[in-house]
Amino acid sequence: MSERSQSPECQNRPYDFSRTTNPCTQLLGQENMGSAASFQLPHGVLTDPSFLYNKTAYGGITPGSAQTFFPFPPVASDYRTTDVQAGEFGQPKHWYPFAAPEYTGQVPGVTAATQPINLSPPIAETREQIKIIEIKTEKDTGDDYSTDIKVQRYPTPPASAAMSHGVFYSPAWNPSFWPGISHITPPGSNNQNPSTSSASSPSMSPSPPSNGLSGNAFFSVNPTQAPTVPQTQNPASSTRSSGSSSGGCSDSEEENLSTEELEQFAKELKHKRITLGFTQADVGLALGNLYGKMFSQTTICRFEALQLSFKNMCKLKPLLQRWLNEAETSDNPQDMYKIERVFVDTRKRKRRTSLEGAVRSALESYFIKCPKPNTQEITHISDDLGLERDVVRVWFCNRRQKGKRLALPLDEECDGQYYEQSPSPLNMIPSPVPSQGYPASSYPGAPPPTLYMPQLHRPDVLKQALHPGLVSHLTG
DNA sequence: ATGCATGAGAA
DNA sequence: TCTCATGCATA
Repeated sequence: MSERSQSPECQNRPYDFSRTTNPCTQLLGQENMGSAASFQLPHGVLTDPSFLYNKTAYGGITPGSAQTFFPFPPVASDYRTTDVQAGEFGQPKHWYPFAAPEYTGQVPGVTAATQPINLSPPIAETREQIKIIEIKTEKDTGDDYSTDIKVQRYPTPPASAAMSHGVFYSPAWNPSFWPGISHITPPGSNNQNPSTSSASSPSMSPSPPSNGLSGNAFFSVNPTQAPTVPQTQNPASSTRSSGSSSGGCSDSEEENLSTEELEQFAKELKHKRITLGFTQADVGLALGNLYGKMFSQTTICRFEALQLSFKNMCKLKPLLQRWLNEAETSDNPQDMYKIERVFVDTRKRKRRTSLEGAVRSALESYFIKCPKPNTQEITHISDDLGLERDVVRVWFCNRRQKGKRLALPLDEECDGQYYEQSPSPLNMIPSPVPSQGYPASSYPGAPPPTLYMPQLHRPDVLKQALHPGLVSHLTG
């Protein structure tokens, strides 16, 4: 799709902003319409953003706009002057001054190990022996971004470990990897060996490194060499039932997973993980040992919380399933993360922007109006709120992504629509958007949902998760 | 647990 | 420029 000069999502607005009329643009044009009155909402549209978010009106957006509804509000000036904003976004900044070729240590999730996590007994025990050397150049030295150089070392794994000189270097990750691991034992299809759970009891001290299983399996650097699981090359395609890439797991046999299976597995994973004394970060690291592809605590967390797209859930499930199996059957589960690794990250990462509540609210308001602002609109918003364009752009990207997570399939009339075009509140015309496709097959009455919809997002639970105002609006 | 960010791939 | 997968940093 070629670029949309005007955000299409904002076109079917109730208001006839002849755009020429990208409602958004239109709205943007009304910028300093402190006279909120200028913007008339159709019927039953909220008049105050605070309704949506169940917040008390925040200073900037309300005064005159109290009845105006967050039309690309007069928020602007109010925030523009805030210290934080001014200081943070005064001028455009650039990061990653230098290329990141040497970011060889680009092992996703690698730094997870440095996160302050609550170590569970067994893990902590082992970790006492772990040396983590972290060198970080001062943040804010020179500019706002930091250059991080992290060197992490872990106990050298058993000799058998296929680690050369203790440098853990995950092989380049590429999509084709998944097909390779797709053979991974499907849920419950094999070595689930509960009887061994005792060996990995959280309270038990690590047993001496031993059995080849854990040794080899846990330290295989090359995923393709991971011997633990028979390479039952399962031509994903052959068993593929759901067919089309409509959102199923196109590359894995796991494609057959149903919502329920995933939910159940997520629960099981979490439960057993905790029981075994592993933290989410541990699991992420362990996956690196097992497959050469690490994951961060964040990802594991989101998996457990079912906050990933269905497709992604399907993709990760086999890995986690396998990890779980290994962890349960291993005599020294600690080995699963015990590796030595040197990680040098020379990237400069933009310092995280912390948007103050009022600004977020304002952005939310804009989002409601136009979830996909075009360049101009973004510029306007950024100017209005005194934020960097990129910050605004990224915010919208993340917001949309988040929306897909929060979107609920309960009311097709509302959800997908709302998040894809944020129309519901504005009576927008629904438009099926595939996005992170959730297999319709596995979710009966659901429309073409865009994301995995765990119980967490079920109607009942949803109302607690979403802003009351918004929920009532959506459902009402 | 989650907000903001990065980067690959696609459109 | 967007989506999507993913992660760092932080609440």
